[in-house]
Amino acid sequence: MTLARTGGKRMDSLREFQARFDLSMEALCARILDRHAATIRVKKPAVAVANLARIVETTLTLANRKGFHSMSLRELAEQSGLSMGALYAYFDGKDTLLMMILGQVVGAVEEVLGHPPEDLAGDPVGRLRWLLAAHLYLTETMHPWFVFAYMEAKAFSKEGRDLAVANELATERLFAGALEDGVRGGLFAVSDVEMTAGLIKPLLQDWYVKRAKHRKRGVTPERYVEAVIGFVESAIGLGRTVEKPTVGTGENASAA
Amino acid sequence: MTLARTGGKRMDSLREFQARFDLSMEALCARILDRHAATIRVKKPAVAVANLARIVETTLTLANRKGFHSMSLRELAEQSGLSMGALYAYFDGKDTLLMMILGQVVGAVEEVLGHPPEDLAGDPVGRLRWLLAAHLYLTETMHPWFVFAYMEAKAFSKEGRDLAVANELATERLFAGALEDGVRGGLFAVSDVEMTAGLIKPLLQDWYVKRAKHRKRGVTPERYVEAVIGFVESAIGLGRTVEKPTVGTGENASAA
DNA sequence: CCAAAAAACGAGCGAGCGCTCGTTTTATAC
DNA sequence: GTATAAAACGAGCGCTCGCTCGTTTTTTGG
Repeated sequence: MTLARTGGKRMDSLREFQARFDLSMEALCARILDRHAATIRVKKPAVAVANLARIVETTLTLANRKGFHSMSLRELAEQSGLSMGALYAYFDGKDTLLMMILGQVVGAVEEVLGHPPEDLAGDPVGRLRWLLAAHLYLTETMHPWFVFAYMEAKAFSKEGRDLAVANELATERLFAGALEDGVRGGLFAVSDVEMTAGLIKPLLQDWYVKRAKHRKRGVTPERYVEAVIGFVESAIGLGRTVEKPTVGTGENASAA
Repeated sequence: MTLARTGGKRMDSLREFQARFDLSMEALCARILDRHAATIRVKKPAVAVANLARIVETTLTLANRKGFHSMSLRELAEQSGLSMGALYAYFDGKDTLLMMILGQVVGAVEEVLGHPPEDLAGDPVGRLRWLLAAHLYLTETMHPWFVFAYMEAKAFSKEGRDLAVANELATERLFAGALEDGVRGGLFAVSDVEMTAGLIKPLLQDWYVKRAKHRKRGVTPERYVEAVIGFVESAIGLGRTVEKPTVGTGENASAA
């Protein structure tokens, strides 16, 4: 039961996804360092990345527990093991810290979802599945980052909010693109592509926004991916008899 | 095209919903006054309700713009036209103000969704449609209240969070109940009722969480209800040929 | 081993917070 | 018209916030 492919290799599980994309805290903080080299006053990259990791890790924990605004920098200093002054060698204000994290979330989305494997270019069913699975595994891997970006959105500056909205719409466009291709090829029965794409998004977001609930029910990422794929494909007319017969791709969904 | 019934009267539009349920600011604040009569020091109900309305209205506006914690009581006093001291005649602390609003949201959900029209008791399709429509019209009518409850959830006290979680699960149980009945009657093809109910919830929540996006696209509440009903019914095997033929109810969905 | 550079430290600052309470204003009753 | 109760007022309290900066500690290179 192949869910989606990425560059010739299958992506059937969270483990395979994580093997393909390095989304470790160190890798992500290294990119934050690149992006904000101008404001970070610490010279040695190894030191900077290590401390950024502690700062970001602690920030995500505290902010996701009580909200970014309610988290004080004194608390961040204490929990992260750094001093107030040391923190200000890594950012020039609380808002910058927030934008560092948001920027990396947006960057990861673009990097992962922006380039689906080329061999799925002519395969709308496979591409849709790949997008659903990749989105879910991405948010699972960077769970606290996405919860942070989602919940603190209203606290963003104008540029931050615009960035978040643009990113969300871009993701929806990817879904809509796969749907359009499928409709054109007679694979999907969708009357309003934009609306349908807009309904898919919250299904995926629910995984990380309400992850505690799903976990309590014993639902794994893999099972949730399958449920969403089954639900969506049923809704758009796949997985059962459709007016126009399926062509080419084979590999239909099984269950919801 | 009847979407849902409530006590013999149809509920095809937001207008009809609002005619059946009094969810005006005054009615809601009157119930808040009842609930918190012990802590509110203002004696005359007319005065108390009028000022509560100003307080709640302003709180929802400010909190939904910048977050409840970032909103100061001085700002609330200024914007609502009351003084700092006057505010404390209506609540004994900022947290109590938050719980007043949350409590009324939970109360409204129970009141509206808790008692579906009796003539839908034996009609899973109609009851599911009624639940979807009622949920959406409820959140549309009390939009800022629901955004507040959703976004400030993590700022709640333990009892507040437990209340919110219990409320969410109760709502999902209503969906699951209709789904179970439909599966038992051979109307729906659903392999995991609990999971499916869990996927319906975020579709409805997206309406109020991202309402600005939907509004910008020109989507009305009525159109969104229809889209969700169509999407869900397709996903659970209604609206097209199913293994077991539909019995009794008639009235199938039309489009997504 | 030691000076210079890099990094970390943490008390202290002004501002703004939630909240209080002595006072003033407004509504009510005879 | 005035005495009393009800409601509103808003300066001020103690506290914590984001942020700064003079100082101390650690790392580096010859």
